[in-house]
Amino acid sequence: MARRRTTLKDVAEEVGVHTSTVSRALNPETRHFIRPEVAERILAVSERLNYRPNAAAYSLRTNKTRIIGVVIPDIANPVFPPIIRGIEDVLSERGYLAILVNSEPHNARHGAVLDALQSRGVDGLIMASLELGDSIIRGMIDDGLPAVTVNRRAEDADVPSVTNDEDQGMRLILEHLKALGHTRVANLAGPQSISTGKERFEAFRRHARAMGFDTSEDLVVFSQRLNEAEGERCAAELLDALSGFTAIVASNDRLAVGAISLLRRRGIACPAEMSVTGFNDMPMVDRFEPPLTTVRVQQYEVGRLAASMLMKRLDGGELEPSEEHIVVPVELVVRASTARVR
Amino acid sequence: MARRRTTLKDVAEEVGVHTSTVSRALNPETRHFIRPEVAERILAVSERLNYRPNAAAYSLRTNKTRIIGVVIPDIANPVFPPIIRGIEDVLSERGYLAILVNSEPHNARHGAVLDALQSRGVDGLIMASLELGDSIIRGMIDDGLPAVTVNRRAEDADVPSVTNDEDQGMRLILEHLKALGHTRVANLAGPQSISTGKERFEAFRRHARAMGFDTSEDLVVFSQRLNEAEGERCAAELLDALSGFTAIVASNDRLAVGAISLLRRRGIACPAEMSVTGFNDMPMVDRFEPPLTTVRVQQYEVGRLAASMLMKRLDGGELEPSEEHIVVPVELVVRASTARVR
DNA sequence: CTGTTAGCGCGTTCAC
DNA sequence: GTGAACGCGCTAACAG
Repeated sequence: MARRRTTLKDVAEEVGVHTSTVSRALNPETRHFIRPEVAERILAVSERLNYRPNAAAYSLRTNKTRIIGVVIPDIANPVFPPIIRGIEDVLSERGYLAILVNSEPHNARHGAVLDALQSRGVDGLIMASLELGDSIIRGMIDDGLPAVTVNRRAEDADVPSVTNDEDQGMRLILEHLKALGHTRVANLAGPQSISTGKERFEAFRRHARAMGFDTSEDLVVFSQRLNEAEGERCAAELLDALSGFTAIVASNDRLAVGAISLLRRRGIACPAEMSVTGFNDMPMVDRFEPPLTTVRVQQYEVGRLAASMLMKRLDGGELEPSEEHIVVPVELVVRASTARVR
Repeated sequence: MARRRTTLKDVAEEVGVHTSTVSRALNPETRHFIRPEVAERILAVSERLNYRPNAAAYSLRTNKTRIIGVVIPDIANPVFPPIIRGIEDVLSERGYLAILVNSEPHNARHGAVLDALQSRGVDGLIMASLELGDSIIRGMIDDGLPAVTVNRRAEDADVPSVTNDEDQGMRLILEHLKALGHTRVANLAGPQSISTGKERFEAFRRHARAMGFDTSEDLVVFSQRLNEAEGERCAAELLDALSGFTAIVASNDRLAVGAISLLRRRGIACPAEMSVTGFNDMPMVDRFEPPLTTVRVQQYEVGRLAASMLMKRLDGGELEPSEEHIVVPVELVVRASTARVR
C-alpha cells in the first residue's frame, strides 16, 4: 500500500513512447494528433496501470485547478443547502469541484479564509457571504479572480450576482395581507448591512405606502442577525413597544419562526390574533405549526444559475450586460400563519 | 488586473537574496537558519508584495494538499449540514480545506467522483456516503489514502468510523413506548444495505423481543430510501396490510415525518390514535406538527470527531484500537408525536 | 504524427 | 547562514 502513483512517465515507458505523446493521447482535445492505434494502446495501458493525472502538476503548469471556492455564512442555516446543491450539481457536470467554507464577513477569520482560497488557486469564487460595505471581494476580483455572488449582492454594481426578486416578494406579501383586511402591519426587518435585508426593508416601505398601510416608523424593528432567537427578541420588542398591529412581516423565515415562538409563549394565537409571514420558503416550513405563509425563492435554481454564470466567465465569455445581474422570480405561498383580520 | 501573482523569486529579488533563503525565512520550522534581521526584511517585503505561496507548487513538491474530501449523499438532507459544519470547523482550525461532494453509492458517477478526489490529491477522505457491500473505500485506503466514515460505517472493521449509538437509541424508544402502554408496534425500517438501517432494525428486533413486544414479522416494512415520500409509501403499506398496532417506529426522522403526513391524510390522529417516533433529531423537528419524539444524535459533534480522527491519522499517529471506532452516545427526546395508548 | 526541450513555483539536498 | 542545483509531474512550443 501507499505505493507510488503511476505517472505519465510510467505509462510512456510501458508503451514505449514519449510522455508528451501519452499526454496528448489522454487529452481528448489533442488526441487526434496521435495515430489511433497508438492512442488505443496508451489508453489501454494507462487504464491497466490505473493512471490518475496529478492535479498539482497540472495546475502548476496551466494555472487552473478546476476548483471553485464557495463561501457561505453557515451551512447549518437551512436556506443554504439547496443553493449549495445547485452549485455543486453544475460544477460537477463540468468537471469542477467545490471547496466549501463557512464564514461570515464580520468574522475575524474571514479575510484569512479568503486568502487560503486564493492561495489554493481556486479558479473562481461563489460568495453568499458578504456585506454591503465589503471591499474584500472587490480586491479579489481586482486580483483577477472571477467571482459571483448568490442570494446577496455586492455594493459594486460590477460584481455579477444572482439574487431573488425581493421587491416582488414583498409586494406579494403586502397584497396578500391587504386582501385579508390588515391595515397596520409591523416589519421585522433584517440587518441593513446585507443587501437582502436592505432591499426587503425598502420594498416593504415603498409598497406599504403605495397600498395605504399605516407607515409609522415605530412599526419597524431591525434585527441584528438572521436567526430564530433574534426573531423572538425583535418580536418581543415590537409587542412591548406598541399594540394595535395585526401582522408581522419578517425579513426571512427564521425570524418569522422565532416571532411565532414568542407569540405562542405569550399566549397570542397565530394566525387568529396575529398573522406572521416569512421569506425564503426554507425546506420543511410547510410542516411547522402553523405552516408558514412565505415567499418561495428558487434556492436550488439560484445556485445553479450562479454556478453557470461563473462557468461562462471561466470559459472566457464576457457576460452580456443583461446577464451580469440575474434576478430570479419568486412566488407567494399562502399557508396557515396568516388569516383574515378579525 | 489579473496581474501575475508574486512568487518566491519576486520576493528574493526585491530583498536581494536567494529564493531558498526566502523559502526558509517564511517557513516557521526553518526560520531559525536565517539571520533575524534578514528574516525580518523578508517577512516585510513578502507582506508588502502580498506574497501568497502557490499551493500547486507546494503540493507537487510535498505531495500534500491540505485538502480533505468530504463525500455525503445529499447536502439537502437536513441531517448532514450540522455534520459538515463540525467537520469544516475542525479542518479550518488546522489549516485544512474541505472539498464537498454530493454522491450516493448507487449513483453511476460515484466511482468517477471519488477518482476525481483522488486525482486532486486530497490528503484524506471523510465518507458519509457508503453502503455495506461497498469496496470502493477499501480500494482507496489500500492506495494509501487515509479515510474515515461518519454516521455510517463500512463492512470492513478496519475502516475507522464515528457513529451513533443506534442500539441504545432503539432501546430508549422502545422503553418509552412500553411505558406508554404500547405492546404492538410496527417498524418502518431503513434500507438494509446501509449500516444505520441494518443496525437500527436489528436493535429494534432484539429489544422488542427482550421487552415482550409482539414480534410478528409482518410488523416490519423495509424502506428503499430515506425520505418523506418513502415514509408515506411504507406507512401506507403497513396500514393496508394489517391493523391493531398502536405505534410506528421509523428508522429516521424523514421516514417518520412522511408517515405522519400519511396518517393525517387518512384521518388517523397522531399521537392520539397512532404514536410515531423518529431517529436523528434533525434541526427543526421540534417545530413540526406534532413535534417529533425522536432520538437525538450529536450531529455536529460526530462531524468534529470524524475530522479530528482524520487529522490524527494525518499527523502520523496510528490510532489506538479504542479510537478506531467511536460510538457517540444518544438521548431520547420526548415530544408530542407519542402518547399513552388508549 | 511524434520526440525534445523547457519551465510552471516550490522545498530540499548539497556545497560553501 | 546562505546560494546553487535539482526535480516533483505535467503541458506547450518547437522540431522534425
